Amino acid sequence: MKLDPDSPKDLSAQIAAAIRDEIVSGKLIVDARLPSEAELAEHFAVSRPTVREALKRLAAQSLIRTQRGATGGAFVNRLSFEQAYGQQITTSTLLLSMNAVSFDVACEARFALERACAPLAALRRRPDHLARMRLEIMRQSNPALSDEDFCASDVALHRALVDGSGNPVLSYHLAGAVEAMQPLMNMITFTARSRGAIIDLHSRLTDAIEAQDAAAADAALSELAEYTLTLGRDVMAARAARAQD
Amino acid sequence: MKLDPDSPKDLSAQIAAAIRDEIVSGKLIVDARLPSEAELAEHFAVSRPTVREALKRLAAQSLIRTQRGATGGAFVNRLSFEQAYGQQITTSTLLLSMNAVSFDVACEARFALERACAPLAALRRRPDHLARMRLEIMRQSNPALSDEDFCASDVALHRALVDGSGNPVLSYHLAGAVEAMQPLMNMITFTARSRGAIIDLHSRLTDAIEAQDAAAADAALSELAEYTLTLGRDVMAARAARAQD
DNA sequence: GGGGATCATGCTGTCAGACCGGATCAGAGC
DNA sequence: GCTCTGATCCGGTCTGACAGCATGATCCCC
Repeated sequence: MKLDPDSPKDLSAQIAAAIRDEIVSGKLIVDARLPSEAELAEHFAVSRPTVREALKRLAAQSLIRTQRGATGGAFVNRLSFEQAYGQQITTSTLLLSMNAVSFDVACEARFALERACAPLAALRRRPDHLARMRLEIMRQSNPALSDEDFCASDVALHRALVDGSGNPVLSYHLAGAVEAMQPLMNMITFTARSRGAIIDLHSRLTDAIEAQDAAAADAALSELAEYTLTLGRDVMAARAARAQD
Repeated sequence: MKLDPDSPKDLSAQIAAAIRDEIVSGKLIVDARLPSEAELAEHFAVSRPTVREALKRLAAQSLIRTQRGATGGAFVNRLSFEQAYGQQITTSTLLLSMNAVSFDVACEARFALERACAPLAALRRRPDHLARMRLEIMRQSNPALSDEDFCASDVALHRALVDGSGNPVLSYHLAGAVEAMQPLMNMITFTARSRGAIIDLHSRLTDAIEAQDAAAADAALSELAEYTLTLGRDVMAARAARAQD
């Protein structure tokens, strides 16, 4: 736990990195209490506000939590799947929106990942996963649904599929990929006809998962990917045409 | 940009959330300059240290960067793929190590994801991807290589495969999954025999990718997944036996 | 002696004010 | 017209302080 005074980085960044290393390397175990801010300040030979800034950095990544009171302090946080989801989703969303990722590329990535877990979902899906999927299909059939809500329901259906794989690690990685796509998907306006086609494919997909037919599920996802790509390209083309006017 | 004085959360957390929302929603565009710390402090009616803690939280997520000097300040950062990689890898690694994720589950997730991008890699691989894969295979053939280095080379080979898909979004998601597995993989001791088997499968995989034969690549990955699982189970069994003594 | 109310303690959360050093730019001097 | 210098802005850091909260020991009353 030393820091380099000649480093170009902030002191608080260096301190944060030092503590993060301790956590990642396992020297600081889950629920362990870090020294108090005053002790850390003395140890690193900096002032307390500097230590605090470092701790806030770690708190932003959910690596630690703080508690007030006599037995309070900073504790190494057990990173829950939910927290990890949340962080991954914001990171992925920003990455997509800030780097001019094309609809095609994002779409391809999303469906490639989903197809990876379809066979597992077909194998292990439980009744509640099927129920969630059917519920979303029902929701999507409501013509009064706004485009945003239709999209959200689409994401929910796909998350149910992903969760059906029964592998939390897989769910975690795919949740980020699927949710991060939502802003891009929101650019699409769903006509009644395209909604019908999507719902059809969703139904086929759900049926295949229920029947534990991995090949059929893959086929449905494949078609859905193709169709979504077409929709996206239409939107882009229309936009380009408008821009030319 | 308002904050709730009755919220149980820290002021700095609230301020950070408020600014983050502005960024995610697109109100603050990339490279836009935030108000100076003093102005933010006045706007939110808090002190400057509190504002600073909030900014450090955002900096920890690479959402902003700061610059000193007259025209300095906090700027909305363009989140690069590299930064996103880095964050995702630490998050994924901690998630796996802190939640007692079994080797089987992590392994299954990893290979499921990799198989998702194998067909794309077979389609689009460039000579440099193949060269990277061959280089790692050569490295792995050196018997003097430590288990850690063998693992690292394994990861490098798989990253080359993933990059071969030519889809940066896919690369981003899979990089996290593959790299996060490394600590778990490091628990395995690779005997000369198991190394030989793995190198064989790596060669078959690379050959299949070079020949643009997606089915063969999938088969090789499938076998590799199976074999890795076996290795992991042997390690666990040996460990359990030792623990019983 | 036991139980409950109360206070001391130690910690984080927040604040005010201040100095330092880096970066920029306008204006003085050549 | 160019260079150099100082003013100025702004983030990085420090000092010192107070408030709020949770714990735990203490004390008082029954």
